[in-house]
Amino acid sequence: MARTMDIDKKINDLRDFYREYGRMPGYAEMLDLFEYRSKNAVYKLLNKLQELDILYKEENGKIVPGAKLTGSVRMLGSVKAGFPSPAEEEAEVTMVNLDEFLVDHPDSTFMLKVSGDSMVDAGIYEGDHVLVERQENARSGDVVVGQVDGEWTLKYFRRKGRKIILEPANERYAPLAPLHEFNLGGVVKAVIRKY
Amino acid sequence: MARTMDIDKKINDLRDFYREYGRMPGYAEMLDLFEYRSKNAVYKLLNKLQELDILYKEENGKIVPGAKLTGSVRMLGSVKAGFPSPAEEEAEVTMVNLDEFLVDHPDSTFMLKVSGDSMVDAGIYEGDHVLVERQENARSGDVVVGQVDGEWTLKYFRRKGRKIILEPANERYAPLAPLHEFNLGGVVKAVIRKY
DNA sequence: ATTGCCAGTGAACTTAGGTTTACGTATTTT
DNA sequence: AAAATACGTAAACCTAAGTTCACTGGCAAT
Repeated sequence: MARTMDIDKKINDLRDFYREYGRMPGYAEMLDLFEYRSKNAVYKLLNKLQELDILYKEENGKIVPGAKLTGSVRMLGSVKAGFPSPAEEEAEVTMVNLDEFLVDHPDSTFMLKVSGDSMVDAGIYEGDHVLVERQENARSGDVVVGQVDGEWTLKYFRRKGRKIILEPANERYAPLAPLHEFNLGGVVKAVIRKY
Repeated sequence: MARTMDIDKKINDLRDFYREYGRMPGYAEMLDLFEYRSKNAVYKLLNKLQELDILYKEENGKIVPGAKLTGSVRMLGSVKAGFPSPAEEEAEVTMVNLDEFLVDHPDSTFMLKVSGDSMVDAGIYEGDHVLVERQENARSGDVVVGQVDGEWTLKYFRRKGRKIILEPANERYAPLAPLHEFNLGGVVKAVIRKY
């Protein structure tokens, strides 16, 4: 807790830089950023940061940010555990990148805004956003975006024997059974609500 | 739709590269990636991509990814609008970076996992994650993480006159009025549920 | 006091990154 | 058919990135 010189501050500076520019600073920029006068100081610092898993160097020497730099949010424990005291604030905290956290298959997932209240009892409200992954099939119980006889809706997907039923999570609506056609848009992988 | 040669494919390749490595490919890598044999071909391509707002060059020539590359999720309209037909699939789609979408102040926001069911009627379930921004004050009606007489909870924050009341969103629990002390941890800015 | 390590300076060097100029072809455009 | 445009190759060039080696002052540890 004394030998750290300011390595935590440096890590924060790097994170801020990366967040602002979408890239790591170059040697010249790090000279400024860390107030060094020798590139070699930067070089040694980078090696240290690599050992700390903050960043990595590829074979060609290119610098790649590690998860602790690309994440923008600190992951704490449960609500019951609350916030760490200021003393332990800067301890080993895991940084989370929300894209990685929420999206497994970026090329096939989409974000849609929820319209209507047919899924309120599943905790999905009008105005929420859902991350939907396009896929061919759904499993009973999945929340899906589907096109029932021409109209797109958000519902539970259920199989009853050979039939498909789209079931709302709201007593005021009745389950839907497609008459003519059903197109599965995708399966809801995450729900997001902003306040 | 003919002059585009494969520029959409190239953009996708760039997005994939950026997602995988956290940085843009260099000229040498783009030679491979796009199967060019001349750096100048890359140079001209980059200029074109800059005009399309896919990426930007800084004064020093450094290449910075634009929002369409750093986002990992395509933003569509509402659920009712459904998915675009395959024909218009690759049209002008907005890419969203979830970190930017959800987090305004990265240095002061944290992710906590919800324990307990005291907020179910607000659509916040056990196991959900909340993004909490540390701040000094809350407004009546905010969902907050607070420490009431030593114990951390997730509740609605209400002011009744000079008193503070923490109110659950679940009929089975009663509102809490702090006896000795109350510490505001932060205000919930977003709720995330993964399936 | 001496040893050793740590953090930094400074300079030399190799390899990529980024740019410019010149030229070669297809494909449109007129 | 002629001209213009789009897209690519090729080579030369300068700057920055990344590495290495040699050296210095401070601090900790015996």
